[in-house]
Amino acid sequence: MTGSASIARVLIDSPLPQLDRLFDYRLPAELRAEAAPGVRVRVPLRSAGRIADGYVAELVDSVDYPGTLSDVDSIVSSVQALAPEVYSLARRLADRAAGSASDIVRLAVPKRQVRVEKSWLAAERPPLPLVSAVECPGYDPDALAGTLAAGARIACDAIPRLVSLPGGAWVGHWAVTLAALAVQTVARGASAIIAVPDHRDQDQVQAALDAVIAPDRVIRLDARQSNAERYRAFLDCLDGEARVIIGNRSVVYAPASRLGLIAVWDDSDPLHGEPLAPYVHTRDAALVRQEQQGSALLFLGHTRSAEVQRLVELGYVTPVAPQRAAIPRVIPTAEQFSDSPQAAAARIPSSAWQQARAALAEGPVLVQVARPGYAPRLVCANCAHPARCRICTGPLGLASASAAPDCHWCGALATNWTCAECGGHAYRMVGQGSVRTAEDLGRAFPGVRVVIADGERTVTSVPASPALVISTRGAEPIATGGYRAVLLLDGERMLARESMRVGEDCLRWWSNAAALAAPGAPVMLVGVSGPLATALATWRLSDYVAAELADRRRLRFPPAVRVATVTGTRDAVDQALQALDGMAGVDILGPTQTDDGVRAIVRLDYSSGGEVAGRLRAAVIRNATSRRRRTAGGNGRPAPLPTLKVRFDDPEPFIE
DNA sequence: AGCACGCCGACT
DNA sequence: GTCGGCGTGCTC
Repeated sequence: MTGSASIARVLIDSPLPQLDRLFDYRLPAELRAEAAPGVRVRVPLRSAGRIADGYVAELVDSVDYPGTLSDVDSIVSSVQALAPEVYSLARRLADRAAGSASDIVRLAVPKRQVRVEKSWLAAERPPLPLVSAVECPGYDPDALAGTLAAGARIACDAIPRLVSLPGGAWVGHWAVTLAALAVQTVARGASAIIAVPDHRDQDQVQAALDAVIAPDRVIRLDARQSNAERYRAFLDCLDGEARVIIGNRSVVYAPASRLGLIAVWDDSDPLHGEPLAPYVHTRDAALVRQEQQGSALLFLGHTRSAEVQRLVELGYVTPVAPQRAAIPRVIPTAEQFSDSPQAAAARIPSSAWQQARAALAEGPVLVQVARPGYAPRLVCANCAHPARCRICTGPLGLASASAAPDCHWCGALATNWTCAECGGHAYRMVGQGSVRTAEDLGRAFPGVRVVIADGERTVTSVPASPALVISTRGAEPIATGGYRAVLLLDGERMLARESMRVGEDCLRWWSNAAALAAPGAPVMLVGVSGPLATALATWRLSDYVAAELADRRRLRFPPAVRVATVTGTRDAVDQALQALDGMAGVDILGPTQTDDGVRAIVRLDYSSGGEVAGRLRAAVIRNATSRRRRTAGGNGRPAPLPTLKVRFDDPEPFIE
C-alpha cells in the first residue's frame, strides 16, 4: 500500500489491558515493500528474544514516542487480515465497553491457517458476474429500499407469515426481505452483512438467498464452521467483490468490501449478546460500524427491542412498517379447562381444544411449551421441598416418564433419591415439559402423529399433513404452508421468569411462533391476559415495548440508561468507584458482598458513557499494573481471583 | 504475562 | 563492602 512508510504502529495481540494501545516500530527497509495496514507482524516486546504477534494498524513516517524504536521482526504474510475500518471499529467498541481492542479483534479475525491462506493466495479469482436487483415484497419501495440506499438507519417490522421459495421450501417472510435487500445492495456494487441469532435462522436466509443470487456471491461466517472453513470464508471477504456475508453475531466484524448494508435479524434474541469480553452486543457493534462507515443499517424483527425503540424515539433510527397489515389471528384464551379429561390434563382450555381439533383435520398444529423434558421440576412427595442433586444441589427434573431424575445443572442421574429435608424417597412432578405435554396430547388426540422439537430433538420442518408439533420456544419447526393452528401454552410459566425483560421476551417468543401460522389460522394464547395479551392480539407490539421503555425511564433501568457492573475485591472496586466521584448523570448501587468479593452497579446516562468507560478502564489498568497478588483473608496465600472486572451493558445486571 | 530494575538482609 | 531477596513497573 504505502510501500515506503518507515514506521509501523502495531496493535499487540494480547489480552493485557496495559498493552491495549499502539506500539511504534521501525520498518527495516527490506520489509517496507510488503508492509501494509492490517498485515500480521511479529514484533519484539520489552527485551530481545520476546516476540509478540500483532497487526499493523497504521503506517506513518513520524512518531511522538521519545525513546528509541525497535524494528519490526517480521511480516507474517501479505494478507491484510485486520482491515483499517475493522480496527477503528474494534478500538471504538473497546473504548465504550472499557475493554481491549485486541479482544474484539480476536472475534473479528479468525486464527491464521497457513495452508488455507497459501491456497487462497494462489487461487485464480475471475471477476464474478453482475447481479441484478430483486424486489422486496410487502414494503413501499421508497420507505425501505430507497432509504437503505441513502445510508439510513431503519427499524423495520417483519411481516409475520411464511413464504414458499421456488425450490418448494418455506421460510419466514423476513428471510426473503433480508435476501432481497442484500441483493439490492450487491447489485449496487456494495457488500451486505446479515447477522442472525442462530443457524436455524441462518438456514432460512441462506435458502432465500439461493433463490435470488448466485451462491459464490454469498459467504457464510459462523461459529459452526471449523477454523479452516471460517478462515477460508474470511479470506473470501477480502477479494474486493461485493458480497452477501451471513452469519451469527461476530459476522458484524467481517471485512466486507465497500460495506453497503448491515442487517440484524431479531436483535433482542439473547444469542446476539457476545459472551466473551468485552461483551459487545451485535446491535451496538452494528450501530457503531454504520456510524463509522456510513452504510445503511437495518434492524428487522417481529418485535422491536427496547433498545431500538429508544433509538426510534430519539429519531436516530427510522421506523418502517409493512405496506398492508396482515396480522396473525391471535385469540387470548382464559384457562377454562376442557370437559375432556385428556385435554384438561394437557392444560388445554375448551375453546383452544376445539380449535386444535378442527385444525388437525386440515394440517399440522403447533403447541409451544416453556420447557423440554418430561417434568421440569420435582418436589418431595412428603415435605414438598424441591428435590435437589446430591452432587451439586442443582434442581432435579425428569427427562422422560420412565427415566431416573436428572440434575439440570450437572446432568447427574439421581437414582434412589433421598430428600435432604425429611429423608423421604418419593417425589412428585411439578410442571409439564415438552415430552409430557406430547404424551398428554397424544392421548387427547388419539391417532394423530406427534412430533417433539426441542433443544435435544432438532426438527427444522414438518410437512403439511396433520400432526401435533410440540416445541419449546425458539425451536419451532417450519410447517409447509404454515400451521393450521398455534397453541401458546405456557405463557404463565414464561412470565414467571425472573428477568427485567420477561414481557419483551414473551412477545418475541409468541410473535415468532405466531408468524409460523397459515394465513387466518387461530393462534391461541392460553392463560395470559392484560397488556401483553392485548399487544399480541392487536399486533401493536412496539406500543408495548414503548410503554415498557417508559417504565424503565421512570426506574432508571436499561436501556433508558447504560449500566456497568464492577466486580472484584473490596479495595479494587472501591478504588474504581472513587474514580467516578462527582460525575453528573452517574449513580452507583452497592457495592454488595458476593461469594468471592464485592459487586457494584453503575448507572449512567448515555452521554457520560465515554467518560465513565475511560475512568473505569484506567482503574482496571492501574489494578493490573500495580500492587499485584493481594493476599486473601487469613491464610497468607495469594488470592487467585481477578481483582477488578468491569462489564458494560450486561443484559441482566440485576439478577444474582 | 514475562522480565528488568531497585532497595534491604547474610556473606566470601 | 557486595550478592541476591522478590516487590514494583514497563513493554514502542
